Amino acid sequence: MTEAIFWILTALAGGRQHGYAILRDVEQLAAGSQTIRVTTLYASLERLERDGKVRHAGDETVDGRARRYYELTDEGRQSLSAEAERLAARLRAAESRLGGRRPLSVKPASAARVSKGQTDLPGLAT
Amino acid sequence: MTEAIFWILTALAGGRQHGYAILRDVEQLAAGSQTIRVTTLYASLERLERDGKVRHAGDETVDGRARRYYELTDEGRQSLSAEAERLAARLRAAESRLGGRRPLSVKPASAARVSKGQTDLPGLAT
DNA sequence: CGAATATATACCCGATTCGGGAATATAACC
DNA sequence: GGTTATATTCCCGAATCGGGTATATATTCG
Repeated sequence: MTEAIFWILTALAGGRQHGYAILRDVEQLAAGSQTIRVTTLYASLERLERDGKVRHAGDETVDGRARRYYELTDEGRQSLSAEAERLAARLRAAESRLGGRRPLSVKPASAARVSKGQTDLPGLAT
Repeated sequence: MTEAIFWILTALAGGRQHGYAILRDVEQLAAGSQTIRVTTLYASLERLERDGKVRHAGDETVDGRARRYYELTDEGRQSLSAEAERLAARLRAAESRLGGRRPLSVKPASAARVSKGQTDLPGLAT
């Protein structure tokens, strides 16, 4: 899941909203860490709808300005939950590696005869 | 930061590794949640090197097979740390919204005269 | 009144990224 | 001898992101 998609789903997880409101909501939620562009938003909403994660939730005209509302489907909510879990897993992985742990050294299948230095790798375009 | 880039940086955060070992390392780290393709890996490493996040760390020939080693730069380690923080922020945001909280309702600038129903939005290609 | 700004949606199109397919090369296993 | 594992690279199409711009209306400022 891309970051743009994630923020849109998260914004909608709070309830029905129209496009522009999602934009401002994400701005607040992400607090500068990421801004979604207008073009990305509407393109993403189209894709999310196509994929059954989001659906129309009525149109309204407020002060002459037409608003199109969107809401999460059950599937959308589910995939946001799943993404949250993956996020947590990624966070744990990064923290453990950044915490100074040794890498679980990947051992070669057999005793290795190692020749260091400049070995011209085949097709190696410098 | 894309997920592929994140996993590669995390793998390298444990220490110097060559391409194929990164691949297996990520497989283990992500435990099925995501697999990086070979093509993605080498293309990403090129980009990471270009961007100063990763650098060459020598070539070796082990059992006749040429290996190209990579390691994180300080900048690379820093951007992984930064990404971990953003990950945590995203996780908190998703959890709070999924936890059933109401959205902070975004209020229109003035008293709204709302007309519900089918209002033909301009240029609305159904 | 006219200009600028905020709200709200949509189209066009280039740049980046991802990933499938395949090529190359060697060692090990059956 | 063929398959599998190791290890890197090229080609190229598909998806996504985002800048620029167009459209439309209401409000605010000079």
